Amino acid sequence: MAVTQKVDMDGKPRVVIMNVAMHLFGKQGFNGTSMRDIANAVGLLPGSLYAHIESKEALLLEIVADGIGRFLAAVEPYVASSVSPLDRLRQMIIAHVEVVADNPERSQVVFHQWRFLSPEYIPEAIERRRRYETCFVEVIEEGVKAGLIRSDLNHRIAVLSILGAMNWTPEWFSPDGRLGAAQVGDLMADTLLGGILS
Amino acid sequence: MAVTQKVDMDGKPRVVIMNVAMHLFGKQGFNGTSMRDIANAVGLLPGSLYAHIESKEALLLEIVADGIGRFLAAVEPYVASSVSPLDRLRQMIIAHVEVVADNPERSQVVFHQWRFLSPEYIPEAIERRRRYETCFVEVIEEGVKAGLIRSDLNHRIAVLSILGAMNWTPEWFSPDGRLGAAQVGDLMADTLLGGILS
DNA sequence: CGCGGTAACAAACATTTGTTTATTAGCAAG
DNA sequence: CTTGCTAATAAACAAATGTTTGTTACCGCG
Repeated sequence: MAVTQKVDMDGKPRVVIMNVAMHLFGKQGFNGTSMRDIANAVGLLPGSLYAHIESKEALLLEIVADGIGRFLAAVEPYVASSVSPLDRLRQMIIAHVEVVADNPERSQVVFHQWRFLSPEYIPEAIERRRRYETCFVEVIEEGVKAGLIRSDLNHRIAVLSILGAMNWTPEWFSPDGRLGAAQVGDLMADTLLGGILS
Repeated sequence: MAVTQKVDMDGKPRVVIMNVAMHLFGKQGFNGTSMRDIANAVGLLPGSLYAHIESKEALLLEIVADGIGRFLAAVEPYVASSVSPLDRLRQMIIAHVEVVADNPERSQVVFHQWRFLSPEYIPEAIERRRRYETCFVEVIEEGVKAGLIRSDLNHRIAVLSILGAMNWTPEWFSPDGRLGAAQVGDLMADTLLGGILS
């Protein structure tokens, strides 16, 4: 259904297939991408894929698991760092945007396609997402205790607003744009931490 | 594929079908929902749907077009209102959350499934989304001119952050939750306008 | 050269997909 | 009761889906 472009077949085939699938799942969705789409983009016939992968869903599982892992690995180091909670939060936002920018399609898969894992894998995916959110909750609560963050607002709403703003970035961030990932993250931190009031 | 529940068949059948499709498209995605899923949930055989609708894609088109329309209709009245830009922005955020809360699944379709419209309908969908974003850009720029909003931050980033936070709400908002839509919108406005710094 | 194993191909498989067709039930109007 | 219309059914259609199978090309190593 989707017109796809053939991709050069260097590197280990499994990795190439994974990258192509990541791209297509991110752009067309899991259910909108056929094994023939993937095979076509890799430059193979559909059946040939199965010499390297186990199933379509194994592809999705690996992409999602690895993807969440990247976000966790990028952000968790800052959670218990010794600098100010505010600086920590800023670093975490920047780190998040950098992971998104590194591969927006992968991020879309992580954010939206995990629902299409078979039920047995869903709980772990949800749990790891929750763990990710907890990182931000902890830092913010620490900031509140330290008197650096307003205590008069709903923390849950605040965290969800920040996460929402960040999770929307793959929708508009362009790796070829004028602003780099770190700059965008920094500007978002300016907005989200300081608000827009003058 | 998906296990769905039969729904009582009152009201005009076309409306029932639309509502069921909206629900399923929002929860399982357009490509993850079969006409048999819809028929099953409505309590009809697959072929019987076509006495009321033209095609699967016509369903999506109507849901998306109507959905975007609801957001525009809810927010646009505030854009040129005479109150302070800040109050206007707050009202717009509340209005947005109220539309989401009225039907989170529809919102998910509007935000994510419009990509699966056939190419001829994509430009208009994008244009109306752009128009929606422009509402917020205008109010914010006016706030900057009035000296009410910081001029030292990137407005594009600020708008995208606010829109991101709002567009993420269907992911977590629960109509049965403790907080109502208007309250959530108000709290989000607190966070997004004032920031989290104390 | 010949041998062995990896990975490609070509072709088919059983389902599932969106949709159409021909037929039948239900029901208001004459 | 009969006529006529709407909307349901049952059944099938072609195409697309994920995956499997048997066979062939390739390529390093003896």
